[in-house]
Amino acid sequence: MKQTTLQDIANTLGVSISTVSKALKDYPDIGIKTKALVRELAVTLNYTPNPFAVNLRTKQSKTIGVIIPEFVHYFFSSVIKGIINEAEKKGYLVITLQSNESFELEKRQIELLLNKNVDGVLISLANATATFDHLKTVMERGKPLVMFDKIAKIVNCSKVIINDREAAYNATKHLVDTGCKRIAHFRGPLLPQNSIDRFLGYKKALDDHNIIYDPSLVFICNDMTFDEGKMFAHKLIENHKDVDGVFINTDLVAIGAMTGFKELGLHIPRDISIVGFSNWFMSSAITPSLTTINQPGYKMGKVAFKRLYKELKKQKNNIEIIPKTIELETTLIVRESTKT
Amino acid sequence: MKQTTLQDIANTLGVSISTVSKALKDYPDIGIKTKALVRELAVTLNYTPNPFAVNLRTKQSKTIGVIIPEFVHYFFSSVIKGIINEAEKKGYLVITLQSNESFELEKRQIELLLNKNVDGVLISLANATATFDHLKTVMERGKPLVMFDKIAKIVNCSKVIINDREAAYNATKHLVDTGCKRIAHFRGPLLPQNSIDRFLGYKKALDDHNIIYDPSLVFICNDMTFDEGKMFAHKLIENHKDVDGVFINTDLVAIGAMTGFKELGLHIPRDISIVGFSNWFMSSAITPSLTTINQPGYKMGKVAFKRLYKELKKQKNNIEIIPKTIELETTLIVRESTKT
DNA sequence: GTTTTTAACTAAAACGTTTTAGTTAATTTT
DNA sequence: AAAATTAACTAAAACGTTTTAGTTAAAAAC
Repeated sequence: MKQTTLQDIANTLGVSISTVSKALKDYPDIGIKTKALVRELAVTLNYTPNPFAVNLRTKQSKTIGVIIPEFVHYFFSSVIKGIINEAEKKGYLVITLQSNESFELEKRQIELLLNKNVDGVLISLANATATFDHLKTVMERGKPLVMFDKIAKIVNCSKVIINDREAAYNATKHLVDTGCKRIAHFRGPLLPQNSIDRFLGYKKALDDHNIIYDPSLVFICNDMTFDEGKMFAHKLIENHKDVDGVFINTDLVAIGAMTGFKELGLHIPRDISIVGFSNWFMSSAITPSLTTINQPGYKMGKVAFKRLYKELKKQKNNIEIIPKTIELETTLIVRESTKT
Repeated sequence: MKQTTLQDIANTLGVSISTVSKALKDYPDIGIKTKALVRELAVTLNYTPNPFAVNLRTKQSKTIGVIIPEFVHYFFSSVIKGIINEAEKKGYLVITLQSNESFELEKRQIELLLNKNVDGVLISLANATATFDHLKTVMERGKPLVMFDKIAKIVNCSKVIINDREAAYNATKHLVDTGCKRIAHFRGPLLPQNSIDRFLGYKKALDDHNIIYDPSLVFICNDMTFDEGKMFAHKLIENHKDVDGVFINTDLVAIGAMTGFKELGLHIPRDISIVGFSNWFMSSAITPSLTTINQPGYKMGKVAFKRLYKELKKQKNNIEIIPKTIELETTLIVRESTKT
């Protein structure tokens, strides 16, 4: 029941604690026979270092904190999976916390992580977050901070993102390229930069292809739900029978919209083409399958941790950390909801 | 940058470390003016106890570990959310790990958590897990262990489950009650007890209602995907045109199956009724909406943590822990995929 | 006015590790 | 054979907290 300590090994072997510690860490000033003896006994006694003592002494816990807006979410859980997998490879464990899209909660979670003395923090911001002192506190405390997906450009830390604007541009361009003339857009709420960027990408694509931007073709989804997609599909067609393409902020809403369009007797993609965003796993399953932008969640998690790890190393070796923004590739996945 | 310590406060105030420590913890043997002074300074200096030192001294970290088979999964991420939310209320943080349905990985994750010295462990077993020494190790190390959803009856620890058999019975009974005579079943793989239990519940319901069990109406899903559901829908109808109801192990597969049946020109529920399992959020969104069993993931997470917390308390007070199995209510949610 | 009690504080050990600065004894150098 | 070097080990501090067992001085009791 009681865990073996260095003391225990030292006592049975009649050597000092330092000798045991050094033997286990392969210091050069310990004799080979002693090393062998110590290691053997360590194995027999099933010795594992007491992490609390190690933490105290080394001032690091090999633990990082992650804050995301929402756990039950395909994209974010993919990111988390990527983070955890990558962290494990490097001997780090991950404490996950959820901001629930609330600024107050996000601040609180940062507090918790800081009080826990995690070695570093990964965060994707809540929609409600507009000031960033809590993030600066993290850095002031000497903890590397990496933001991913929902970031704040103003904070001077490393970031892992996709180019939402460019991706949205390509999504919209695909609609144009496949013959759409009247292209609507279901956008996300006003706050996270991402939904603004996607909207801007949509607008730019119209512009570049001499299609006049018509604000009445843009709908704002606040809940980003299936039902919202369905509802806006109906609303759109009600007033604009001539619409022949829609670029939709996220796949779930897009699938809702497809259901809505089908209810109205429209054929996809003959009557109306749809492009989603995120490549949710259902997008390939439904009929017709959904053309969409692949948002690499798992990879983003991996890359974000890798970056944090690099900064952790640099910090340890007293090398200055220069924040870096890493942009991940997105790809347009053409399926059946758009014409060929 | 450097964190304030008790020492710092003691020095500026000209008192001892013990006095400061006790003042902050409101010990009765410290004068009120001293307490006030200490607290004030603690606030000004922004003192927070060094968790590493506290851990070492108190031998607990206020951290628990959670292992689940798969992160990117509606049910499991709901459970995790419940756990984390509840844990936070009680001042605990959560380290999450994924077994990826592999026994080897599960063992490894247990190792990691044990080496990290978490205060307790919550686990939902991998399908591949058939021996349980690694779980016994957890308890032998004096760490409370609570299993949820995918459990092993043989392990003598607390458990939080649903009654899969009863729920499946009710699901199947609903089909019988609404007039189905030939009822098929798409079951899960052979390994987790849950899929066996659901199958047994299905069988029992047939039995109790004088419907002869026909093994050729039961299909085994190994991947539990949308596509598998669609495929088995086709296979089923190919050989059994008289089937008028299907109880399906999980909603995702059920939705796949519904797509399959629709492709074959069958009307749901007129020609064939469907009942799913888990109440995935898409189940209410699709058309027709899916009748299903509500599997309360979020609540399961909350209850599982609450139980662990209770055991943590008991252990602290040297009260014997008597393992308890908590069964959560499931409800049949009747929607449009079954007749009224 | 001495003893007893109480209030308010402190010393120091303990938690288990890591690492610096030694200390021995044996070996090599001159 | 004395001096210098090396190999192998150890003592002890340090990390920052908690808590037990005191200590001191003032207040209460007789």
